[in-house]
Amino acid sequence: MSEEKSLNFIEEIISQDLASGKYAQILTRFPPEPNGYLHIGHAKSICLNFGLSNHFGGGTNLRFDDTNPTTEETEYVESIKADLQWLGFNWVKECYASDYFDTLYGFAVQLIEKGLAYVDDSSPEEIALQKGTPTAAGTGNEYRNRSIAENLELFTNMKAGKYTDGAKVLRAKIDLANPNMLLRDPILYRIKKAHHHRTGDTWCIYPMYDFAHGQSDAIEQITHSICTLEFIPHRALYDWGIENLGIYPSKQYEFSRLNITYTILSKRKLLQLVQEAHVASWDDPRMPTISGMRRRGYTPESIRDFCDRIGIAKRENIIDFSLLEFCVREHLNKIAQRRMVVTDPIKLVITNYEQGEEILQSENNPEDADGGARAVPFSKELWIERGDFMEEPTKKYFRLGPGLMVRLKSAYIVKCESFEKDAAGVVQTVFVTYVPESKSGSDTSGIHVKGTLHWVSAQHAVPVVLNEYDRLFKVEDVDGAEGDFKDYLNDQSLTKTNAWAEPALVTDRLDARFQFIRKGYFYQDTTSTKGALVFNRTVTLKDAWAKEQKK
RNA sequence: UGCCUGAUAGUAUAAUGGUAGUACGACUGUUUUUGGUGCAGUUUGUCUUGGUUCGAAUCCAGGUCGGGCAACCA
Repeated sequence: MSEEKSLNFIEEIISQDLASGKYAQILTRFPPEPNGYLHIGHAKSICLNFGLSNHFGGGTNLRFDDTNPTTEETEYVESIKADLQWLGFNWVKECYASDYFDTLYGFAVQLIEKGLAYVDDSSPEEIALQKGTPTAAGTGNEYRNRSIAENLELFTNMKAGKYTDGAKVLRAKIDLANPNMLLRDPILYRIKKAHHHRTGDTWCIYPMYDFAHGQSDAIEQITHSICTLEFIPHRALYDWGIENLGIYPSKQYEFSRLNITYTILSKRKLLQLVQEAHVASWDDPRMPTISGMRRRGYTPESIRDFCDRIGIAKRENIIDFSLLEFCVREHLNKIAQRRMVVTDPIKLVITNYEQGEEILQSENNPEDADGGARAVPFSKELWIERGDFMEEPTKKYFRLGPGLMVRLKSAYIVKCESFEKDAAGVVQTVFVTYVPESKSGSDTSGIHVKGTLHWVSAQHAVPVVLNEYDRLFKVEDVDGAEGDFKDYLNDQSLTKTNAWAEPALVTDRLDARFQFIRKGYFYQDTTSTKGALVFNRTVTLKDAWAKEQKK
């Protein structure tokens, strides 16, 4: 524990609990429902729960909250486990709420026997009506007065499959007039004759969240059960269950969920993007899912760093997307291999370069002294970026233009002598002369230039495809915007570009992190092959020139 | 017109009755063979009205504004 770093309110509670001897060690849990892929919002919760037990000593269970068979699938279970491992966290136990179905059923019987639960034959509509409104008390019905014996028999029959879906529910008998709507005789069990991904057709009644979550926490003896703010009203029910069942007193604490500008973090909406093909898949690199971010090139370190920086509190928040970008740049800058790639090429001819070609050395990473260097072929004809030449340079333009000098990265200083246009008036070729004594590493020319350009040797260049991603949505606060969130999708969120790359990329490791100099950080896509290289742009570099131009 | 929550720079997050600090952003300057990186600096804040106190972001009372709650979802 670092002394300077202040504790968030949950860490504060835990240190007190530990100091007072209330617990010898803590046990937290991460409880996803396996009905979708994990996203960066889950990462916040994961880093919190696992971070807490790492920090204070204890453990974290992975528990699948699989009480609704109609939405849950094994595919999701597997993806969740893979994402968790990739993020770098190890759980103490892999648990499933469905493992506790027998126990939970027993709990329900106990409540019936205590006169605290009853079977209700009403329809969903009737129950909703009888619940009243926030300002008007609910009304009971005749089923509420059923005898314990009758409830026991009916509940047994529910389990035995004697009724159709929706015909009956088991309800807690609490208080129809409670100002907290959740305490107005909440439903504990419903009938669903659906196939469960783990228990198959063993059950046809399934517990509701409120009769599974706290109970599962208690069974596992979770000390601190941490969830998001919308569950605050559920806490009363959570405690009611523990008290009336006399089980382990886990405690629920709530923090505010993550929101990020220009993105959505709702499983329901993300599922919609996939189903309606606004994105290619759950792991589309534009998705804020862990798998999407992984494919795009985010590192686990950068995601953990992000979660660390955003903090834990109880107020609603919306984090700037730029903070996420900062975190990934910060990490990638330290580890990424530098390579040169030209996307929108024009030909550069060095008129006085007579030797034809040579092999130059270029550092792999200026941030890493041990990073080594690679061989880069240089020749008389190169590709450079169209944007690095200007026919009539504006002031403060440090690149190439008639009479201007620049350095070619890891090579020589060149001076623009002339240029050539095609019939349409588009510049095709720039002619330069080079300064032989200006070679990188042994420059004796004494010439200082302001600009350095990246380039690739035309005859050695390798074709690659770049997936350049932009934000998925056009507005900052997507959830807060009027109307359908899909109306705000950015139709420019993916640009596929053909580019010329230096040959080293062909022999580089598939999983290497790259910085294409002056362009951004890139990571090989899952569809990439040796013969057809495809790179995803993780994030651009900070571009002070682009900012200058906007002024 | 009920109940539950919350309110500190643009965005987050600290200060636990005693100097309002940190990060990201923005802006300056500087370094640099990436207009990248690094370094230095500047900028902007306690929702409001009262009260308690020598002293309030913090405690109390009222108000304002935001979020949540009436799924056989979690």
